[in-house]
Amino acid sequence: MATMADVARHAGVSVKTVSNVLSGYPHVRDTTRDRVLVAVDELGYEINVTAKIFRSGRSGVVGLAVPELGQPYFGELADEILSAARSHGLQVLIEPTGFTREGELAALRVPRRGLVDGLIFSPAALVQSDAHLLDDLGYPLVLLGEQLFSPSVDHVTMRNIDGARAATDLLLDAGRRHIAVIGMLHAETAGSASLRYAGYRQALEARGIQVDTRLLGWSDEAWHRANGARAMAAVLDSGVRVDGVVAFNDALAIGAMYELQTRGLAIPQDVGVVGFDDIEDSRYSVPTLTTVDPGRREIAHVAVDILRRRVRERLDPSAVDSAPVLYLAGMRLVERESTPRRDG
Amino acid sequence: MATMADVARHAGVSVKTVSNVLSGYPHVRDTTRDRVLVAVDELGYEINVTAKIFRSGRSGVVGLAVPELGQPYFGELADEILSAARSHGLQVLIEPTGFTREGELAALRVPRRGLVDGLIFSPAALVQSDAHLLDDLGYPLVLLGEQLFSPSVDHVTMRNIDGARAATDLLLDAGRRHIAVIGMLHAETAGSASLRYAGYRQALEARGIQVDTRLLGWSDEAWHRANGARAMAAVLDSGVRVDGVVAFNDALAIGAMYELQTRGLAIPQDVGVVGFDDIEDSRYSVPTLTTVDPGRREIAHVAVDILRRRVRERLDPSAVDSAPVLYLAGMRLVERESTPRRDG
DNA sequence: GGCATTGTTTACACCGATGGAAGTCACCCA
DNA sequence: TGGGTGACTTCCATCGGTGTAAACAATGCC
Repeated sequence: MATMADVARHAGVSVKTVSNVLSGYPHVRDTTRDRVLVAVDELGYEINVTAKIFRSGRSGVVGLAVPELGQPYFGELADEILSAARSHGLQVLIEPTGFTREGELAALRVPRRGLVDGLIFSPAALVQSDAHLLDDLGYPLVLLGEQLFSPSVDHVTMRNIDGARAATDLLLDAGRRHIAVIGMLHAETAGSASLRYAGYRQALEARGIQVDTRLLGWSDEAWHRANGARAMAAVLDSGVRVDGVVAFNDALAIGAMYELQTRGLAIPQDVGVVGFDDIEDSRYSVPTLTTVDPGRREIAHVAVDILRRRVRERLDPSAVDSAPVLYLAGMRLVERESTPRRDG
Repeated sequence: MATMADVARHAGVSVKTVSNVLSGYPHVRDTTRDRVLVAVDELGYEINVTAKIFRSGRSGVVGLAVPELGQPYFGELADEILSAARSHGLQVLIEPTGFTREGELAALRVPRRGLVDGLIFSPAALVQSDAHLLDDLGYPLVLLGEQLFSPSVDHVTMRNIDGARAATDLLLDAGRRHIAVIGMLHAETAGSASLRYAGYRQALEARGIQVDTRLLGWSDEAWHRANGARAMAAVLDSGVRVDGVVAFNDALAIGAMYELQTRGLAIPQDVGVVGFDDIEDSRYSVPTLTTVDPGRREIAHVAVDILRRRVRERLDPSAVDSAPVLYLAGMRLVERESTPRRDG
C-alpha cells in the first residue's frame, strides 16, 4: 500500500508538503496542492491513521461506554452520538458494559491505552461510592445520566424531576388520582429512578395527595419490557385501584401496557400511561405511548462538544481548563394516545 | 505517562525484555518477569496501544458497518458482534451508513486507513452492480445479508427462503389462504426481500395457490414500523380479503399489526401475523409476535471468526488463503400469539 | 536597492513500541 | 576442556507520519 513518501516522490515534493496538503495547512501554493492531490488520486493513497495517531497523540476516536445497544434507548443514543461525532470528523469505539461492574471498570481503562481520546460514559452498575474512581483518570470523561456524580467530571443529563412531574401532572390534570409508578429501584438513592420518583411525589404533594406505596412497582433488574409487565402485575395483584401509570422508561411502559391490556383494562379510558425516553417504539405501540422526550439529540451533541473541548484543552498547554459543567438538556412531554385528554 | 523505556530502566532490563514480558513471550526467566511486572506496577504503566498498533500493523479493532443502531435488528446484531469480538479480545469500531450509498462507500474506505483490521459489512444501499467495488480492497471483508454478493468475499447470512417458506406454511397449515406480504421492494432483484418473497411463493405454489398481487405490500423505504403500517393499509384499502400476513421484518409486522388492530381486525383470530428477525420487541408486542429467528448470534460469531482467520492469514505469509465461504446460519420459527394454532 | 515581512517548502528528529539477529550465559556431553 | 545447545537478553533498525526550525522565495515598504 502506498505511503506518503510514495506520493511525495510521485508529485515531486517533500513528504512534509504532502502532509501539509492533507492536513489542511493553508500556506501551500495551489499548483503544489493540485500536484499532490493528483498523485494521491493516481496512487489510490489513503493516509495511515495509525501512524498519524501515534505521532500526533490524538486519535480522533471517542469511546462510548453504554450497557447494551439492543436496548432501543441506548441504540438510539449511540446513533445520535455517532452522528454528532461524525459531524466533527470523529469516530466512535463502542464499549458495551452489559450492566456489569466489571464491564464498566474495564471501559474506564480503555482510554488509558491511548486508542481513544476520551470517553462518554453512561454508567449503570457503578454506584456513588465509586465516584472516586473517576478522579485523575488521565483523559477527558463525560458522564451521562444520574447514576453517578463527581465534582471533577463533566455531566450531561436530562431534567428527570421536571419530566416525571410533567408526566404525573398530565395524568392528574385528567382527573386521575391512583397513579402507579413502574421502575422503582431498591438499591438506588440518587439515580434517575429516585429523581423520577421525586418528580412524581412532588406532583402528588402539590395537590395534597399521599403516596400510596401499593402503587409503587419495583423492578430491580434492567428496565426491560418484561420487568414492566411484571411490576405492573405486582401492583395490580395488590388489589389497589389504578387509573394511571408513570413508567420510568418506554420499555417498562410498553410492558405495563401489555399487562394492563391482557387483564382487559382499556388504555387510556381505564388507565392512562406515560413513559420516558421517546424511543421509536413509543410511536408505534398500540396504543401509541405518551412519553417524556429527554432531549437525546441535544445530550449527544453537547456531550461530544464538551469532550472535544477537553481534548483540545489537554493538547494545548496554554489553555486553562474550565470548571466541570453540569448540563441539563431540555425535556418535552410528547402526548400520544395512551393518555386521556387533560379535561377527561 | 510512563513508557516502556521507563519501565525497562526501573527494572534494570532492556526495553525488549519488557515488551517480551508484556506480550507473553515464554522464554523469560521468572525472576526477570517479576522484576518487570513490579516495575510496571510501581510506575502505573499502561502500554501505548497506538504505538503497538502502528508498529505491529494489527489493531485488534474490527469495523462494523451497519445502517443504524436505533433499528433494533441492527442494535441487537451489533451487541452480538461486540460480544463475539470481545470474547477474542477484539474491539469494534462502528461505522453507521445511514442506508445511504455514500455512507457505505465511506465505510469501505475506513479499513484502508489502518485503524481496523477488517470489516463486517451489512450493506443496504449498494446494489449488485457495485459488487466489483468489493474486489481487491486490501483488507478482509465479511458481508452480512443478501443485498450484495461477490465471489471474492466471505458471506454470512440466514436461510431466507426457508424462513419465509416456514412462516407462510405456518399460516397455510392453519387454513389461511389470503396471506399478505409486507415489505416488497421494487428496486431489488436479489436481496433478502426477493428471497423472502421467493419462499412465500414457493409455499403457495406447493399447495397450488396463485399469488394475488393485491396482497403484496410495498415498502420502498427502510423497513421501519411506519412503513409496515402504511403497506398494510394499502393492501387493506385495495379491498382484498386478508387472513394472514408475512412481514419481512418484525418492525414491519408490528406496524402492520397496529394498522390491523386500528381497523378492528383481531390477531390472530381474523388475521395471523408472522415477522422476521426475532427482535426483543416481538416478545412484548400485543399480541406477542410469531417470527423467524435468523440465528443472529450464530451469524455474529461466525462473521467474527472468519474475519479473525483472514486477518491471521494476511499476517502469516506461510498461510494459504482458503477460498471464500458462504455460511448460512440456522433459522428457527418462534411461535407466539400472533399466529393461530396450526389446526385452527 | 536593501531590508523586513509574509508565504512556501524542506530537512530531520522523533513518537513508542516490535521483529529479527546477534550476543551472553549456563549447562551438558564427548 | 572444547564445542554444542538452548534459554534468556540485548541491540538496532523500523513502522509512517508530524512538529520544529530553518531555508528559500516572493512581496511590500522606505
